Amino acid sequence: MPRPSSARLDKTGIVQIAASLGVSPSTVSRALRPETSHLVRADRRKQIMDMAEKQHFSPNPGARMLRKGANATLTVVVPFDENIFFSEYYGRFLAGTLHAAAARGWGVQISTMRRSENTNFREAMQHMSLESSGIIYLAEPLTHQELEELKGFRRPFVLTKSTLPEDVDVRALGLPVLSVDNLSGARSVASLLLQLGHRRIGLLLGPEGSRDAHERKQGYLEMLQKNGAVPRPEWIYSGPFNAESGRAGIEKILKCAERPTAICCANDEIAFGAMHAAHLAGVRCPDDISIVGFDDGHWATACQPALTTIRQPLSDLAERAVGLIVEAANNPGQIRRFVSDDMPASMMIRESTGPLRRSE
Amino acid sequence: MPRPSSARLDKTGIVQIAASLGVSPSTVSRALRPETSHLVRADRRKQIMDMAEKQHFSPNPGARMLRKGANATLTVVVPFDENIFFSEYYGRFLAGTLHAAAARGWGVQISTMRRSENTNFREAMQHMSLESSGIIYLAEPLTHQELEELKGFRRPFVLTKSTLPEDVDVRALGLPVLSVDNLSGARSVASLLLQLGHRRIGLLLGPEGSRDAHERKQGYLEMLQKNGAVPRPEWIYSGPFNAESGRAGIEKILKCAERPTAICCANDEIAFGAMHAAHLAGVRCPDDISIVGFDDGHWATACQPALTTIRQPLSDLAERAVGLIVEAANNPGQIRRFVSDDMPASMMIRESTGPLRRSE
DNA sequence: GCTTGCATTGCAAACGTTGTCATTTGATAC
DNA sequence: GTATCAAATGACAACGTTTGCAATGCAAGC
Repeated sequence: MPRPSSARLDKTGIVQIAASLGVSPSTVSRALRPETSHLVRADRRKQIMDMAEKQHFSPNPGARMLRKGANATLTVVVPFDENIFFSEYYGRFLAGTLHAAAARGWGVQISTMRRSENTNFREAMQHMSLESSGIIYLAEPLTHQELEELKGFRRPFVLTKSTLPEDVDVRALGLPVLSVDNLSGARSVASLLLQLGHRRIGLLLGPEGSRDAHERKQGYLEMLQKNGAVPRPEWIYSGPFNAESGRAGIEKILKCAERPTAICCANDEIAFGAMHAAHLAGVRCPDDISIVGFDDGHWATACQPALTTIRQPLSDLAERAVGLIVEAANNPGQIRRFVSDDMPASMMIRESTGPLRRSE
Repeated sequence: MPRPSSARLDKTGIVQIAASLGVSPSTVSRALRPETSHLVRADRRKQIMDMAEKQHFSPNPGARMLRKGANATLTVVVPFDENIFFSEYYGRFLAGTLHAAAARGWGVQISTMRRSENTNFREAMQHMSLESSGIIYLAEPLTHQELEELKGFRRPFVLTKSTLPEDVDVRALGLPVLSVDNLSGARSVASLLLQLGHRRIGLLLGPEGSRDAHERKQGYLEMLQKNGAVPRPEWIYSGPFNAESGRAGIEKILKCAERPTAICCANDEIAFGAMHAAHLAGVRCPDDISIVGFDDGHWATACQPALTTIRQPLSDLAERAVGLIVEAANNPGQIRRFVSDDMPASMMIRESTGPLRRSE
């Protein structure tokens, strides 16, 4: 039996409720919204709410949004990765975003973006911004061409410096970029090792192509060079940001005739791997070797020994990103081509670093 | 709220663009949407797109939503917690949700929900569902009263069993509930220990009030009792789901005159804490004591020794949750009061369990 | 009885976009 | 030149809610 064309009785709107009670839609609308419900006589209000309940009414989000103007939602674009939430960076940044957005009454939408496919970047961004008022881009590194495309993008958005190619000058870029000061973070922790007396310092660096890895490397090298502690080439290892890379790196370094007495790692996971492999090899930390990480990951205090590392102000970063989006959304037209200062990272000195032993 | 009627000439809509080019809004709409842009002559399309670019046009999401019907977005409600993403449960579930939603062309919105305040639960849910087509509730445990309220809730939603009070019968509840089979997971891992010859088995249980903790406890006890291996009271410890709790628990247990030879933990973090404290106390795992966890957390394979544990099918769970929401959104009216079967968990046998030593 | 003021309700106009027509345009074939 | 047909465009009506304004009813004050 084809359904009678008149049907769709199940479509409950404010109008149906009004009709079934013999009142006007206006009254129903007023009764149902807390801000205006005082305008409706108490008994009628109850009547309406009961009927809404009975008819399983729920307001049409689109209509309300249209009527009220903007939607208080921003989109965070993250890489498509099974383990995305477990990374200190994304996990803490996202939590910060949720927090900051909630404080402003905003919602957060999380979208993944795969860059491998040959999808049009511009269109993908357009599509994402369609249902929200702004974008925080945290996904995979952008190409120069995509950055150019982004200059013409007219919805509020924010990048993090981590998504930029190494050779891009942030100040000259003219896009809203937020960042953590990798350079001085790396310098300060290298400086700590120097102060502890270490001169033979190895480096377990991150992957090629990562701007974060590059800047941390710069920071380490710069500080070491300035103090005449240039690491030997065989003390330097590059690999992905994971524990396995740390293991491989330290194993290679421990084979050297002359070993370093301290190691700077490009992030905590590398440091964990290194610490673990060193332990297995009978090399004690910090007695035989000092190790520093970067990120202050979730397990930095839980591991043995607790890791000396750099804490990135990710919740501040998130707070700022959300603030920029909300501001831009509230002042359309005058989009600020904002270039942020680096936000300072702080050193967390724990147990994995110690003074150089006298015998060395 | 009276909007600033004076200014806002810059309010670019499809209509303004049409006007400035002397074409009709329909044409602009068609030109701007990829699906229909082929209907517009190429040169005109370019003209329109350029103008849209120049005027910083971006489509009004509300209007589109209203016109098109539903919006393909679902909301995941999680507890308000700084470290939310680092928990294996939420991290993997959310990643699974993102994956499953993306596969269907849906977006995912993540909302936090604090239960401590005396906010009206119903209203909070209502508010959340306002901007999306369905809700997956993963936040803090619900009260009986809230469950009752939920029965009248007419937007698509799904709960997980973890959010229910211990004494609620899922089958009788009549709400869409998804769950992992804690019971048989716990049974299987207890059974493994028994097969390895262990009879003196301790329990490091989770917090009171957590349904997951309760069910795992049930599973452990049931299997042990059935095999005449009832644990002594002093071998049982309850605490929060974290490593500290595991440390405290094992320390208490190690003080007993007669020590157990194996320990079942309510989750991985507790197991980590226990393993760590045992190590510090000179008790070797698995030689002196076997330890099993629950969750197959991110570090279960990274720790030393690798942890024998139960892997929850969280991505399957997420996939199913998203599937139910999407289905419900596509078939409004016929909301299924769906009660899921438990989804089976699988045992991951690693290095933290070993056979009972002969001397024992 | 008439005004005044207040509480309550209805009317109708938006909000910006999209899809369904109907209409125009342009090209091709006769 | 006209008929034919497809492509391109325009006119217009929704979509469901909110809100300014007007209308009504009611009670109190004169």
